[in-house]
Amino acid sequence: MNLIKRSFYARDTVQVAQELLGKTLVRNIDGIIISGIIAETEAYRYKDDAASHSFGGMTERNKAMFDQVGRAYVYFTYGMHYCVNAVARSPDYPAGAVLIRSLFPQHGIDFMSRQRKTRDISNLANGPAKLAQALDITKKEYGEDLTARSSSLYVSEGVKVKRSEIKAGPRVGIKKANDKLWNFKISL
DNA sequence: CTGTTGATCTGCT
DNA sequence: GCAGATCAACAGT
Repeated sequence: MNLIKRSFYARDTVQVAQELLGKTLVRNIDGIIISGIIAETEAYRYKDDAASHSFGGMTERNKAMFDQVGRAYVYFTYGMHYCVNAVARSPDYPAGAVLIRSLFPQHGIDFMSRQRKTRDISNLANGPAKLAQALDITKKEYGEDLTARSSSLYVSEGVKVKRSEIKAGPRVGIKKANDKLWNFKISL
């Protein structure tokens, strides 16, 4: 399985969000491989996007969105949930990230079942906080390099997705900038 | 320092 | 359909 190069992430956040669909998110925990096909993403940008964490400028929490592209931005929310983003933006753009919202489980389904305490495949990683729990992703993975096989979290090639298979819609669970159709998903 | 809100999910009604 | 979990940012005292 080929890794995705850093140049892939050095393009417009919205375009990267679309093209991440069908790619494989891989977690390596002491040699145990847990992976899934990315089935849903959302783009979050900067000053043109009031719903983005980076809208109000850089903070201790969101600084990864301003850092090198191709790295992971993990944040904690609602007191108990982690969510995973891939940092991606055009070279001339200050900040941006793609929220990974759902996975279709591939490898390590036993591990995910243990993490999630369910054997229902369709309920293992069908939400941003569920997927983080299923892959045991926490603040420790903040800033991980998604383009290196030596990382504990990285992205590689997956299945081919046709543009016509991608469905765009409004992003989930936000109250600002609802006019932007930056939620993208595929059905397998 | 205090109160409110949020890119969420679960469990119960 | 709604409460509960209870962290980080931010605006206001």
